[in-house]
Formats: sequence, C-alpha cells, structure tokens
Amino acid sequence: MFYILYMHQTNVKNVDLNLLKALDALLETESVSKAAVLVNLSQPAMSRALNRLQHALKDPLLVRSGRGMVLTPRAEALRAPVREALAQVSSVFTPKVFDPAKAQDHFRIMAPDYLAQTLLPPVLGQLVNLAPGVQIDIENLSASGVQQMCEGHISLGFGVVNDGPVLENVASQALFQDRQVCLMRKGHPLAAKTLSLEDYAGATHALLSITGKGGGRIDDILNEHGLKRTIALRVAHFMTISAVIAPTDLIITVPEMLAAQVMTEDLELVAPPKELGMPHFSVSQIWHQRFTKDPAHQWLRRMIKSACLVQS
Amino acid sequence: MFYILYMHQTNVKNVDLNLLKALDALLETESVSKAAVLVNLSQPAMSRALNRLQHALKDPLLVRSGRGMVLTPRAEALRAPVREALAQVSSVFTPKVFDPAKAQDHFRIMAPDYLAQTLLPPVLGQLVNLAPGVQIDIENLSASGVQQMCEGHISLGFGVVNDGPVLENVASQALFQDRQVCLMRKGHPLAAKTLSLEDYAGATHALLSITGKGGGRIDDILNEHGLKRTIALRVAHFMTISAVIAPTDLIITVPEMLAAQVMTEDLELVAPPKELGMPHFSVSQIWHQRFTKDPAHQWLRRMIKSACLVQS
DNA sequence: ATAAAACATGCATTGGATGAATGCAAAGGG
DNA sequence: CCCTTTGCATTCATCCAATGCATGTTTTAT
Repeated sequence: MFYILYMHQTNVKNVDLNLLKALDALLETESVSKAAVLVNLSQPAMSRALNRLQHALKDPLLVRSGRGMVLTPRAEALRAPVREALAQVSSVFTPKVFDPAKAQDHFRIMAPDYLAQTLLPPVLGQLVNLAPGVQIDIENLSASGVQQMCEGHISLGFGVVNDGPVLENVASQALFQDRQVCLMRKGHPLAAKTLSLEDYAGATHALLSITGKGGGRIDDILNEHGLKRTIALRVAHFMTISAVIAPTDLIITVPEMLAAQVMTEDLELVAPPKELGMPHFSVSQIWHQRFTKDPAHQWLRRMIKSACLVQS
Repeated sequence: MFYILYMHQTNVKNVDLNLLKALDALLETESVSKAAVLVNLSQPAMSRALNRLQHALKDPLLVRSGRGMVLTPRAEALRAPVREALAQVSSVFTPKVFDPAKAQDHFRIMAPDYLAQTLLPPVLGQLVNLAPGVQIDIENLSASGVQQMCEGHISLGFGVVNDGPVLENVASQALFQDRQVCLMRKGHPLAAKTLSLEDYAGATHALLSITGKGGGRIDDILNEHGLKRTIALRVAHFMTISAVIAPTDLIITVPEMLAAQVMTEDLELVAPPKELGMPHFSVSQIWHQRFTKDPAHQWLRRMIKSACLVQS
C-alpha cells in the first residue's frame, strides 16, 4: 500500500502542477490568447505553457486549424478530469466553515473535578442542543492528564495557569476570577473571629491535591513569618471535603467556587488571614497550540467563555 | 454556470499548486526534514514551503512539540482530500491505455464508394468483434467531406494523397499500391490490340469524378504529345460504370481495384498506353492531425493497415 | 554539560517564467 | 490580387522567487 502511494507521488513529481490552471483555460477557450486573458498571462507565456503541457501529456492537445485551434480527442477527454482535479484542489485550499449542527467532532476535556461537576454540566447541556453530533468526554484532572495536555492529546483543560505544573506548548484564556477561602466545621473555635496568621498556622490542615503536591506557596509565606503549618490530611477528591472537615477540627483552604459546591450547614466559610496576601486568581481554559485555529475548537471555547460570563 | 466556474478558478488563482506535493509529504511524515527527503528538497526549502502553506491555508498545520511536530486538526482533516486531489491530478497527467473491448469511440470514416463497399466491410466485421462498443459511420467521399476532413470533423479518410484536392492539416499512411486501367465494352475495336496513345486520345472517354474535377494529369500528358481527348460523360458513382460502358464505345480510366469491382463479362480491361507513364500509386488512409496521437484512432489505423496487408 | 536531533532563518545564487517585440501563417475584405 | 486583421510561435532581455549552504535556536538524550 505504501509502495503504491509512493509510485503515485512519483508520477507528478516532475510536473508543474500550476500548468493545470493553464490547461483548464485552454480546454475551455480552445484558444491560446483567450486562455491567456483568463489566467492573467500574456499570449506568449500561454503559448509556452501549452508547449509544456504538450510535452507533459505527450499530446498536441490543441492543433492549428486555420487561424484557430481545435482540440485533440485526448484534450476533449481531459475537460472533465481537469475540472474535477481543480475542484478537489480548490476544496483543499478552501477553509471549511464550521457548522455546529452538522459537526461530528470529538473533544476530550480535562477539568478539576469540582469544575467538571459544577461549571460544565449547564454548558454542556447547551452544547448538546446546538451541536448534537459533537461528542464530549469529560475527564478529571490527573497527573497523566497534564502530560497528555502538553502532548496535544487533550482538547481542552481548565485550571490556574500560574499555579501547578509548568505547561508547555499550550495557550489559555481566562474564564473567571476566584480566590482561596478557608473551610472548617460549624462551631470550630476559629470560626467565630477573624482568622489570624498564628491561628491559621496553628490549626491542623487538610490539603486538596491531585498530584500529591501543592500548597507550597502558603507554606513559603508562613515560613517568612517564622511559622509552619501541619498538614495532617491530603484529599484528592473535592467530594470528600465535607466528610473530613465537618466532624473534625481540620481546616482546608480551597477555591471559593469549590467551597460553594461542598458547602453544607455543618461547615463554615472563613476568609484566610490577610497576611497570606493571597490575591484573586484566574481560572482559565487551556489547550494545546495545535487546536488554536481549529474552527470547531474555537467554537467550543467561545461557548464556554460565554457561559462563564453569564454565570459570573 | 460560467460565472460559478470563474469564481472557482479565482479561488486557486494565486495559489502555487506545487505546494500540494509538499503538503502531502508533510501530512504523511509529520516532519519537515522527512518530507523534504520525500520530495527531493532540502530541509530549509521544505520549512519555507510549510510556511507558505500555513499562509495559504491560514492554519499552522504542523506545530512544534518538543523536537518534532504534531498535526493540527485542520491538517489531519486534509489528509484524505489532499491525497484525493493528487490522485485526480495524477490521472490527468497519466495517459489512459486504450482497451478496444471497452471502448465507446465513434469514428466517421470517409472513403470513395468503391473502397467503402469493397475494402472496408471485411475490416469492419473484424472491428465489430474486437470492439463491440465502437461505433463506425462510413460515408462516401464528397466535396464537402473533404472540407470536413481538413477541419478535423472526419476521423479517417481514404484516397490518393498526391491526387485530388490539396489537403491541409492532415497526416496519412499508405495502405496498398494501385494503378490506373482502362475499361471498355467487350468487343470494343480498341480491345483487341495494344492500346496506343493516338487510339486512347481518339476514343470517347467517360470520367469518374466525385468533385466534378479530375483527370487533368492525363490531359496534360496528352497535351505534351499534341493530343487531346474528348470527355463525353462524367460519372459520379462507380456502380454506374458498367451500365454506361458496356453498351457504348466509351472508355474509362479507373483504379484497378475499382475495375475489379465493376467487372462483368460485358466489359474488357485494357492496359493504358505506356506513353502516359502512369506509375503505380498509393491508396492511403488520411486523418486530421488532431487524431494522430489518439490511442483509439491509432488502434483503428493499425487494424485497417493490417487488413490491407493481408489482402494484398 | 555536551551532543544530537529537528526546525527556522539569513544570504547568495540562478534558472525558469515572464512580457515586449517580432516573425509567420491563415483568413477576410476591398 | 493585395492589404489588413487575427492568432499563434519564437527571440531576447529581465527579474524574482525558489533554492541550498551555512548558521541560529530549541528541545531531548546521554
């Protein structure tokens, strides 16, 4: 099979394919000078193009007949194939307009589970209505998923660009702003007053971490104040937060939107100490560069961005 | 329709179609240097071809990913269309092999009526067996037919190239040799002895002529000998020869093959005077230049030539 | 840290396509 | 018959865009 393909390529290897344009014009007009006008060449240039075609095709194609020319049978037989070839070539160079209603694209989307289960469902409900043929797989953020993102195997991801692993060859677009907040059980001793840095450091912490890392920035700041916190528990899935925080004295620092998802009447939300200096951060959609100009991908990104504007 | 076609052409008007070859190689190898090898360019030249393709297609096509490249979705979608376009282009530049058994060609053949009714039927019987889909129209030689031959509307003709009207833009191939002979009624006074030039000139002549002209060469030679013949009758169709010669003293000078077709026991065949210096002449098949390289036409010509070799 | 792999870019070269001018042939008209 | 017009082919000079060599940059592997 590969060999056949190779032979196929060899066949036009030494052929100037731009001659196709001249050939089409010659077949249509049966005249050198008229064809020249049609493709914006001078008559002598078209005469020479005909000469080159005659050699390439080993056929006179157009034969002198008095003042004009007449097509050979080979030339006449070539009308349709040449036109079809040019149509094929033209379609290669003509960008296709993306039509969601007819699209059959398949997207793999990777998101932190709290976004996967909160932000995306309403967006996707809308997508399903507009683009019924489009298939979307949602996958939870994972360490191997981040690698696949960098290799271009994941269509779209969500996360904080400046936090977490360094992402290569990707582009991103901010969707909405978020901030870190502290969650603790209702009636926790620290819940009734403004949380100080010493109290924060002295508390026993749970950490939400997918990759087994994270939180280093908070610990750096505590270090700068000569403080150190104890991380007693690492949680990999946001749904377990309520179960481990509500019945204990553990506190956990998470994005506010995540906190909103796990909030129960057994939990209390407290602002973190101002000394931590934690600014708002952007949650972005992130994708590999190869998808930047893809019309389908662009459409999906626009949909998601719009949905975030509505919600925020 | 024409307007649509024109727009279609404009679409690739400014596109270097030779980029198609580079594009196919890039899509296949997903590598600039490998594609370069495949199409016999240097790596920098292929890199620049990719650059031009990126602009033509407004898509990165291949995106850096570490040491290598990865295809954009647009590029992946282009694999099949590019291959198909190149297949179409290749078929344009690949001569088709003529297969008689499958051919559906239509030939218009023009011949003097004595050849049409004598030489061609056995040939055509064979053609019908070998190429059942081929359609052949036989037309008698006519003045307007000669004009159509020169304009390329007649596929093939038969005649004597150096005799008769001047034919433009045609090619020819000798089929067999013939000579002129005299036909006269049985018992004609000139039939019993060797025909002298004076006797030939003194006889009353009939002339076989399709165009109303002809025989001028014989009259020129008689002139050189101070002689002149009387042409009492012009006959346009060879089938009438017997009817006008047998019951009269008219004589007629015709090709030997024609004489063989009209010969009856009421006629006598006599050699013309040697002083007329009439050599053998070639009967040829004649065709317009535009058909010279046509495979179907070449096949037909070969068949007819072969049949003539067998018969002579 | 160094070497290898792979693509991108700078620079000089050149071959082939091009148009203006001209030649040649056929047809049309006076 | 002669002149004009039409239409393609060829000569000649020009030029420009594609090309390869050399080099730069980046990423990966050892």
